[in-house]
Amino acid sequence: MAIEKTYDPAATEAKHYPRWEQSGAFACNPQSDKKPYTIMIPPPNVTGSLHMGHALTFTLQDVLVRYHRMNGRDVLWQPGTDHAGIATQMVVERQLAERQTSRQQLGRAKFLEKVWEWKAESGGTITRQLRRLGASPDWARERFTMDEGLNKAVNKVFVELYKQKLLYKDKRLVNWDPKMLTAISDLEVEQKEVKGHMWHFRYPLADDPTQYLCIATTRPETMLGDGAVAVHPDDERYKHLVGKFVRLPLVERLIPVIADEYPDPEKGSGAVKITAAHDFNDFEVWQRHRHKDYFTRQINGGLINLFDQHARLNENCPKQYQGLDRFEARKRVIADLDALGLVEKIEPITHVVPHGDRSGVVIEPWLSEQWYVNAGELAKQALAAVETGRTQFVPEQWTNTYYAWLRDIEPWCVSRQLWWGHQIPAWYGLKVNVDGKIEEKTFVAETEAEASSLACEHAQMPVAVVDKDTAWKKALETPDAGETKHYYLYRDEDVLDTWFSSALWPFSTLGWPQQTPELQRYYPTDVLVTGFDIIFFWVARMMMMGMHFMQDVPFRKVYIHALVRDEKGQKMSKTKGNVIDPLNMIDQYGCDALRFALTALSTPGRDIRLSPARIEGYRNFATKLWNAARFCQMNGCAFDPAFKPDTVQLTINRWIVGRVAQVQQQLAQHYTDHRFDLIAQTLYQFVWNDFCDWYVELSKPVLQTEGAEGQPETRATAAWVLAQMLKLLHPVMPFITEELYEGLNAAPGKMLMLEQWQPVESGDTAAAQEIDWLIRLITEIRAVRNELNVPASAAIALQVKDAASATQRRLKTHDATIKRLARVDRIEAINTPPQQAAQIVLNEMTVFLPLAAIIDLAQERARLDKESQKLQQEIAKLAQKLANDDFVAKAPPEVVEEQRQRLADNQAVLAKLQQARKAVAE
RNA sequence: GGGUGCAUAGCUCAGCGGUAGAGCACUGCUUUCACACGGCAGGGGUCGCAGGUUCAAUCCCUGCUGCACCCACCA
Repeated sequence: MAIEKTYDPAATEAKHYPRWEQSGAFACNPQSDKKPYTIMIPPPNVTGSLHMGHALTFTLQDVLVRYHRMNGRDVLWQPGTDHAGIATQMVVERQLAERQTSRQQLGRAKFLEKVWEWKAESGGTITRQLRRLGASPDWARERFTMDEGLNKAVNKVFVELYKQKLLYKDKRLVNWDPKMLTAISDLEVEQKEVKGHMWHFRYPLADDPTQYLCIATTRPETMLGDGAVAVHPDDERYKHLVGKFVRLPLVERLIPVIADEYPDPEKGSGAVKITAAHDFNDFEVWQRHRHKDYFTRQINGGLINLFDQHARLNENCPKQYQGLDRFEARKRVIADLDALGLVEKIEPITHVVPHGDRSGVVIEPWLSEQWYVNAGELAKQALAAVETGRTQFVPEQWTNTYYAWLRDIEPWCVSRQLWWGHQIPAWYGLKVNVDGKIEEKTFVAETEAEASSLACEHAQMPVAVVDKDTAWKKALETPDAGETKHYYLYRDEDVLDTWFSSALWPFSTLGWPQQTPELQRYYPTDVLVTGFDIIFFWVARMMMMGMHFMQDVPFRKVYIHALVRDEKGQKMSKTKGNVIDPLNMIDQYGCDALRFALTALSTPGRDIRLSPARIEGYRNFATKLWNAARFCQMNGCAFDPAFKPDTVQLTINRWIVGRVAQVQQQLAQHYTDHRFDLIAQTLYQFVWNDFCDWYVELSKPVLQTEGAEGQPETRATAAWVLAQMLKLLHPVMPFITEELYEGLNAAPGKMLMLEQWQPVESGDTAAAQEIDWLIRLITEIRAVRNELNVPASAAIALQVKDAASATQRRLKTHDATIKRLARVDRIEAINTPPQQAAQIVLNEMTVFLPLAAIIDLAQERARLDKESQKLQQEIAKLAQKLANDDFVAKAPPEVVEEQRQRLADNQAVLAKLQQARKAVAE
C-alpha cells in the first residue's frame, strides 16, 4: 500500500478508531492467562464536554493502557460517567427556567423523567469526544454511577455503614446553599476573599442602659439571633460583667454575658456575640454552655434559627424583618441600630466568605438534620494503607497533602436535598403514641420490601408505604370502621452526595457486592490517574471505602498530574477567554499532535503551560515521521518477517539496531517511573535525530547506489527499525502509527495496537563508537565549511594525515558517506601538510581541507585562534584542579584519572591546532 | 495563621555533587535527491540572592526574596 504524499489526520482518525473499537481491541479478557493491568477512568460528569484537563488525563491514561497492552498485559480500562448530582440538576433546572417552569411545578417524578431524558440526549457527548481523543477503554463495560447495579452497591454500603454505626443522622449546623436549597459538604465550600465591613455595635447593659458592651460582626443580621455575649474568663476588662445581662437591641431580649475560652482578648473588643444557630464557632460555645440556666430559660434554649431555607428571615425574628432576604435584612438592621445610636463604628475590611462551589452564592451555616459518615473512623485504614506503602502517590509529595486532610477529617455530610441522585435507603415509620405524640422510627434497608418487613416486625401491624405528606396525614387519622389500621412508612426524600457513589467506583463497576470473576481479577487496580484537585473529594474517599468494604486498597499507585494552564500560566476559563479547546486543536493539528504535546509537557510537579505553538511543533514531528516512512517505502525498504536484527553486518545497521534496543529500554524505565515527559523526549530524539538526521542520511549511499554492498540488508533494517519505531510511538501517537504500519505492510491484516513490543538484543558498542566518530567528522567538516563560507555547491578535497590503521579502515568503509554528506570529492592520505588549508583535529588524525583558492586565510586564522583559546581555558581549569593536593588526595581516584585524561587529550589537540595555526601564519 | 511547589538561554522546560542541556524563538547559508511543517551551521546562561557543608555546589543544608497553589479563618 502506497503511503500518500501528505498525512491526513482527520481521515486517518475516522478510519482507525471504529476499526479498533469494532474489532474488540479495547476489551479486557477475564479468561486470559496474562497478568491484568487495570485503570479506572475518573468518570467525567455526564453534563460535561471535553476540556483540556480531560484531554490531559485521558491521554496519559490511554498512553499507559496502550503501552501495557503492547507489553503482555490483559488491560481493563474501565470507562463510565458520573451523574454529578448538583451539576446535572442545575443544568436541567436552567432549561426548565427557560421554559418558564421549575422542578417544583413539575414534581419529583416528572422532573427525574426530564433529567433521564436529558441524559439520554446529551450524556453521550463526553464519551463521543473521548473517542475523538483516541481513548481505548473497554466501552462494552461502560457504567453510569446511577446504573441499577451501582445503585445496589450504594444501598448495600449505606446499610452496612449504618449497621456498623459509621453512618448516622445528626442535627447540627451544616453548610447550607440557599440557592440550591441543599446541604453541602465542607469540600464543596469555596472560601473567597471579598471586600466587606466590620460593624461594631453597642449592646446596652440590662441594669444600666447608659453603659454598653461593644461587639463586632461582619453579619449584622445575625444579631437578631444572639443568645449570649462571650468574653474570655481572664479578660480583666469584662470580669465584672460575667453573669450579668445585656439587652439585645431591636429584639429587646435579655442575653447573658458568659465566660468562655473562645474569645480572643486581643481581637476586636474582646467580646463576641454568640449566635449559635448561624456560626460554627458559636455553635460550639453554645454546646459547652447549653445546660446552663441562662440558656435553658431562653427561647429554644438559646439556639435561635433566623432563616428559612432560602435564607429569608423567619418567624423567630421581630415582625419588621420577617420575610426579608438576608442581605436586605442586613441593611435594615444596620439602619435601625444607627437610628438608635448603637453603631460604634464601621470599618471596611477584606475577609473570606464561604461560597457554594457550584451555585456561587454565600453559604449559610444552618441548623438541620442530615446524614453523616464517620469519616474519622474510616480514615484510619485509609491512612495506614498509604503509610505502609500499599498505595503510593506519584509524585510522592502528595502523600503529605493526603495525610494532612485525613488526619484532621470532620464527619462527612452525605445527604443532599436534591432530587437527582441515589435516594437514601432509609424509611420512616409513623405511629401515634398514647400521649398523642407522633413517634418516628427509622428503618434503614437495601430495599423497600426489606424496610417494610422490618417495620412490620416492629409495629406488629400491616405496613403501608406512602409519600411523606400522606404518611403524616394518615398517621393522625383514625381509620374508619372496618378499615385496617396501618403503620405508615415513607422514604427519606434526600439523595446522597455524588461522591458517595464515586467512592465505590473501583469495585462497584466490577459487580460488587457480587463476587464476580472481574472483581476477583481486576481489583485492586494498578494506577489511578487524576488531578490533585480531587484528592480529597475522590481519592481519599475511594481509599476509605475500598479498605472498608474490600479490605484492600483500590489502587496501588496514584499518579497525580498537573493542571493545564494557558501559555502565560493563567488558569483557563471561559470568562478570561483563554480556553484552548482540545477538539479544535485536534481539527487543526491532528489528535496525535495534541496527545504528544500533552505527554511531552507532563513534567512532574509542575503545571502545564500549553500553547497552540507547542501542538503545532508536534504536528511537524508527525509530518517528519510520515516523510521518513515515505522515504523508506520509496527506497524499497520492505518489511521482512524473517529479518533478524542481531545478524546485520553493516556498521550503520548494527548501530541503529543498538539504538532501538537502547531506546526501548529507556522507554520501559520511563514508563515505570511515570515520566511522560521523558517518554516523549526519548521518542522525539530517536525519530528525528537518530533515525531521520543520521540513519536515513547514512543509508542513502547504500540504498541509492545500484548494486551497493549490503543494500538488501539495509532495506530490511530500515523497514524493521521503522516498524519498531511505530510500535514504540504507538501509545502516544496511535493514529499515525497505525496508518503507517498498514502502509508498511509489516503484518498484513494485523493492527498495530495489538502488536507486542519485542525485546531487542542490546547493540554492539563498536558500531556505536564508529558511527559517533563518523558523525563527528562530518559535522566538523560541515562546520568548517560554514564558518569559512565555502559555497554549499563546492566540492572539496580531504587530505588525511597521521590516521591510524583503524581510522584508515573507517575512512574507507564510509568513503561514499563522507563524500556525500560533507560534500567532498576525494579523500587522500598525505604525509606533508599542504600549505593554506583549513584543518580539523579528530583524535590522532589531522584532516586538511585545501581551500587556498576559496578561503580567506585571515578568517581561518581567526577560527583556529578561537578554538585554541577555548581549549586553553579548559586546560587551565583542569590543570588548576589537578594542582590542588586536596583534590588529588580526597576525590575518588576514577574522577582524578578522568580529569587527567581530559587534560592530556586537550593538550594533544591543542598542540595539533597550534601546528595548524603555523601552517597558515602570515 | 499552617503547608506544598517553583525560580536554569528571549520563551517553555529537562538535568542535579565532578566539562551547563533540549524544544521553540533568533542569526547565516540552503528550494537538493522523504520532508521548507524541511536541511546545515551558529549566537545566547556569573543555573533568584546571601551564608554554610565539601577537595569540588546549579545540584546538599540554612536563611532571604519573588511567583503559584492547597488547607484553615464571616467576632
